Amino acid sequence: MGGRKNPKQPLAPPPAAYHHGDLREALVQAGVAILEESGLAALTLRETARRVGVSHAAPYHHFADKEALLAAVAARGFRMQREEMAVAAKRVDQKNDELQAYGLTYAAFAQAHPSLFRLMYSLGKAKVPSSDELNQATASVYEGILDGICEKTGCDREKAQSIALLLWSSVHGITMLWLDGQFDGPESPPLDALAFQVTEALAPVLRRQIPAA
Amino acid sequence: MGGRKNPKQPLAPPPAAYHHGDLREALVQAGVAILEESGLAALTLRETARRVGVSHAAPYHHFADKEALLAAVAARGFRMQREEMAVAAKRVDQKNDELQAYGLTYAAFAQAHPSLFRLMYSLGKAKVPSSDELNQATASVYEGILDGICEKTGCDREKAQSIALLLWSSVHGITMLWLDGQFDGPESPPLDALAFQVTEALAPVLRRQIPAA
DNA sequence: CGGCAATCTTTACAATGTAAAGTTTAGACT
DNA sequence: AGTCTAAACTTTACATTGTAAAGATTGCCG
Repeated sequence: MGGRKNPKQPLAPPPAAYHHGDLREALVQAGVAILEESGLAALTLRETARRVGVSHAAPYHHFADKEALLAAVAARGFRMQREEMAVAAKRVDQKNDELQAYGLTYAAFAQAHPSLFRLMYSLGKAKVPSSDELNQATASVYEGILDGICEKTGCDREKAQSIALLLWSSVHGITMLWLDGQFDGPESPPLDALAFQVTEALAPVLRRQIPAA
Repeated sequence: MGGRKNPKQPLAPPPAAYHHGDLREALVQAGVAILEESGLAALTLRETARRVGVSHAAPYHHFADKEALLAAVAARGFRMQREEMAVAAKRVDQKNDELQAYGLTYAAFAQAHPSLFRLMYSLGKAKVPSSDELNQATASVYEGILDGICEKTGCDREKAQSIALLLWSSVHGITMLWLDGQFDGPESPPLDALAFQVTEALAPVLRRQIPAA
């Protein structure tokens, strides 16, 4: 035990050699995982590095700073939401309004990934000007809704924009307020119910703007 | 110069003696000021202490931890918003719908105090269970809206609740999305315009629920 | 096979939140 | 008055974080 350790042969299993397969991707995934498990406060640069088994300075070779990592995680979140919404759009429950289905899916995603959702929308689109990834991902959700509305209702872009704005803000608002515990109390209604109520009340307005539905 | 210093007479002007008049209040005010000037990231325990001229550990005699201070600042924000909304409710522009006026005032407050607003609603109502101050302040804004609706439209509490929910979520949503830079781009519409558009589109629904207006 | 650039590690530093122990003050009780 | 006590505040200390700088290791290209 007295000899000095052999530098050529590390004792413990060196997690994955020097060059990680794709550290950037691993960090983003770890970031999402931490977020889901322990919330935003636990999502620290050093903790993510720890998770993937690299030194705490390693991330700096893939992200300019912490915010850049957060932006990448947020972008991943947007992609996830976009996919879920696209899936939901295809199997619209005929009993429900298509627009309502969008809203409910939106809320459901937020409920399933609260911390991720909050990060996504609290990061600020223009906060990270260099990160085109985020900017593009951000727009994609809204664009998806817009495209869906255009396609399903067949109205022009301008009308669709107006509809989408109202729908989006209502659902986003109710979701945020719910996430922030604004409805906690003796009643504590589930988010589903609230989102349903809001989109239901909204239905006449939305339909009134659609020329032939 | 060789003598030891006289303990009874501190050399520099001891900023304000030992016992601050009302340190707690001073800290909250400083917190709001920092928030408005430099944003949430700059709102640190030590910085607030520095601002009021006390040691960095002094706040712990008035707040359990940083979150407690933030909660107090948020509560102050809620009180501010509540007052602004109450004032706005009294001088409703007759050309506008009363409900719309509420929405626009809500958005205007957020635009005037972006960081404070975000803190208020991102802190979570139940996050600080001990802080009754926050819980009470939180409810007060919504209750104010509700009372206003009841009074102005004369409909029962349940209907009013439904109206308030739709109005609140829409305006809160559009405000949050705007604050988070979701509309930044070549167009970049001002929040006023967006809030107006949303509340305008909402008007028919809201009126439809009012029995005799 | 030599060297270079990218990747990763080590070391270091300032700032933060928080705990523990000391110091000063205001006011209550003889 | 004078003394005691608890609250308000300070000092010191420590772990954790983000970040910078410099060194080590690797794959690859000639």
